[in-house]
Formats: sequence, structure tokens, C-alpha cells
Amino acid sequence: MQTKDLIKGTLNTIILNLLKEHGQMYGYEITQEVKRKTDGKILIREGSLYPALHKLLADEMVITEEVLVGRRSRIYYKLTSKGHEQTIEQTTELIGFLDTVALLIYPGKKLAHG
Amino acid sequence: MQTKDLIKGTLNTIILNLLKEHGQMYGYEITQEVKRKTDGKILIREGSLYPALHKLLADEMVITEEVLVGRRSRIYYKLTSKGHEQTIEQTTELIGFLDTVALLIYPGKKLAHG
DNA sequence: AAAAATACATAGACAGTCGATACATAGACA
DNA sequence: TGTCTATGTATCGACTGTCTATGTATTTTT
Repeated sequence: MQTKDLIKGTLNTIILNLLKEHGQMYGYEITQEVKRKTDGKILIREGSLYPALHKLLADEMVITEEVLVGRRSRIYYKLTSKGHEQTIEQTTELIGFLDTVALLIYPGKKLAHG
Repeated sequence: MQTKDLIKGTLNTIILNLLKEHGQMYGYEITQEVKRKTDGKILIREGSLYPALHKLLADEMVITEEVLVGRRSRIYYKLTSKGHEQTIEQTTELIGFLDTVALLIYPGKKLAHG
């Protein structure tokens, strides 16, 4: 299991892309959506997620809105315009990197995108 | 520039795959080959490479052979059978991870392999 | 009533990569 | 002759991002 090492550097971009796709999400929802989409292959822990979200907030990539559901509060995260730009930039870079790594580990193959 | 974060967790697998492809390589050769193959997009530093190689040696994934070229010594690294197994295992896992991430950042697309 | 799921959060540990630095040989060029 | 660049191995300390473990509290299910 080296998957936990692989996640490094990609978590942020994954979060940003999910927010872009869904418009707004709360923390627990993000962990469940990643779990669902990846069929349990990638599990984001609270100890990884919340610090990452707080940093995105501090960097003004997202804004938050607290919503009470019953007596429990949810904190929704939504991209700012700066966050949108950053999402595009980071995603481009990540795709480029994935391409490049793919190139190194099975020569002649590339990511199918476009 | 987050590329340096992305490399985390992939460096080992990249090295193993290069050794598998080339039979044997020395440190400096690895840095140059990665630079060449990735068109300068991935640069492996000495401070990253040598600790990684030393760990592979300690884990018996590679064996070394010192060769004198003129008065300068090169240390060639070659996969052991254990290293071969590990290469296959890690590569499979990495490809799976790349697939999964691709899934998260552009839905519906997958790595072209097989 | 107990257990599991939902929902947020933080602290400390850990590991991997980088930047900087070091030493030495070799070749090119002025 | 002297200097610069490339070749080649190597280590140290710093940084940073993720994980494990833990905590609190509410809601739903059994």
C-alpha cells in the first residue's frame, strides 16, 4: 500500500475539481464522494481533508457557508473566482504530470484526453 | 509549481521502471534519462535520487557494481529478482492510481493502456 | 439502549523530496 | 594557464503534506 504516498500533491487538485463539479460541498460529503467515485480506492481522512480545506479558505480559493441541519452544522465550501482559476491551472499541471509519468512507466502510451 | 509535490510517491516506481527497461544504470544517467524522456518536465535532484537508490539497495531491490571510467567511478544499479517483482507490483498500483485520479479530474476519461 | 453513521476539528508523528553544499575528474575554450 | 561547464557520487537540514489517533456531539438504525 503506497497509495497514501501517491495522494501527496494531488489531494488539493482533487478537492478543487469536486467543488467545481458540484458547485458546493461540505467536508464529509467530499470524503464520501471520493470514496464512491473511486470505488473505495482513495479514502480521504479527516486529518487530511480539514487542514486542506482550511488552507484553501485562508488562501481565498473557497468561501464557506454554515448551514444548520437539525442541530448539527454543515460547512459548505464553494470556489471563488480565484479558486476557479487555480483549479484550471493545477488541473492542467496535474494532467501534464500524469501524462509524463505514464510516459515513463509504459513507453508509448499516453493519457486519453482532449 | 507543484510538480515537486507530485513526484512524491512516484519517484521510486519511476526509478525501478527505468532500471527494468535499461538493464543497468548509474545515478547520473538516471537523472539525464528522466530529463530527456520528459523533455525537462521532471528533474530528479541528487538529494532525491541517491537516498532513494540507497534505500533500494538496503531493501535488496537492486545490486550495485562499481566501474572505473578513466579515474572516475560509476556505480551501476541493476534489479534483483525481488526488485523485478516489486517493479511490477508498484507499477500496477501506480497505473491504478493514475486511472483513479484521472477519473476524479476529468470524469468519463481513463488512461489508455492494456 | 447500544451501535453506527454523520459532521466537525486538532495535535503530533512520519516520511519523502528539495535546496544547498561538498569533493573530484574531464573536456572545452580563451 | 586558468576558468567554466559537464560529469559523477554523496550528505545534511529543512520543509511540508498526509496520516494516525483522538476528541466532541448529533442523528439514525438496530
